[in-house]
Amino acid sequence: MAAPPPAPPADMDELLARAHGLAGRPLAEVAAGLGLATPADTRREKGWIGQLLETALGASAGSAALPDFPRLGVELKTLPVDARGRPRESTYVCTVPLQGAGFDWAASWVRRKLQCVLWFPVQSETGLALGERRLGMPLLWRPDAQEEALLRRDWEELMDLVCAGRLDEISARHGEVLQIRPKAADSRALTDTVSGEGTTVRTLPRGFYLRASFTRRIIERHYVVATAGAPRD
DNA sequence: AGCTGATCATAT
DNA sequence: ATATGATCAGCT
Repeated sequence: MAAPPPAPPADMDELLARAHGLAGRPLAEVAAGLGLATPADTRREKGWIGQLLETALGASAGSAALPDFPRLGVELKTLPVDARGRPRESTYVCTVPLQGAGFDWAASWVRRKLQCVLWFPVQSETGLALGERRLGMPLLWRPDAQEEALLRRDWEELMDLVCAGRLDEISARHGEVLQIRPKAADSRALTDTVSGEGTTVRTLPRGFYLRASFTRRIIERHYVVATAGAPRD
């Protein structure tokens, strides 16, 4: 039966306890517990799983530019995984700032967004009904020195091009772990940016994304530490 | 099969 | 149009 949506967790322990309590459960069960219907698929509701988990964990809803758990400084990210537990998709991080501004990794949105992430793997094999997909074991992650160095290198390389007005030269092929791809309603959406000549021009909005190969490394490396077991291959 | 470019929903 | 949440679908 439907219970009222939980209030925000008071502290990290409470958040992790709730998250661990959801591990292994099918999405339809989680949704039903909150009085929510499960759609047939995510084709027209791509963010449904993420929003379901926000509700289940007591994240502050809405579209405010804040972490999901502002008090705890934790960002929640669902991670669609295949039968082997490997990420099937890249992970959206944030919008690419296209209006000049600072060139400073330490103050960047990417770094802030990724400072502390609660990864929540979700079974995502095609053919497995949405409601029957089960949640995996959540992982609280902070980038280690090596991971941050990789992110920083890509970010600085990409933002160098953006700041030089060379956005049109960037494709999703740039960046070892962090890439820039369109992030818009469709290919006609436009926003302002600054050209190489310094004039304002219209362009497609872009977002930063983590490559699936990078999130795979994250969960494999850090689960090993967390469980003291070997990853399956 | 993996990756890139395009797209879907909702709230402000 | 911006933010939030992402996955779709076609090409290599």
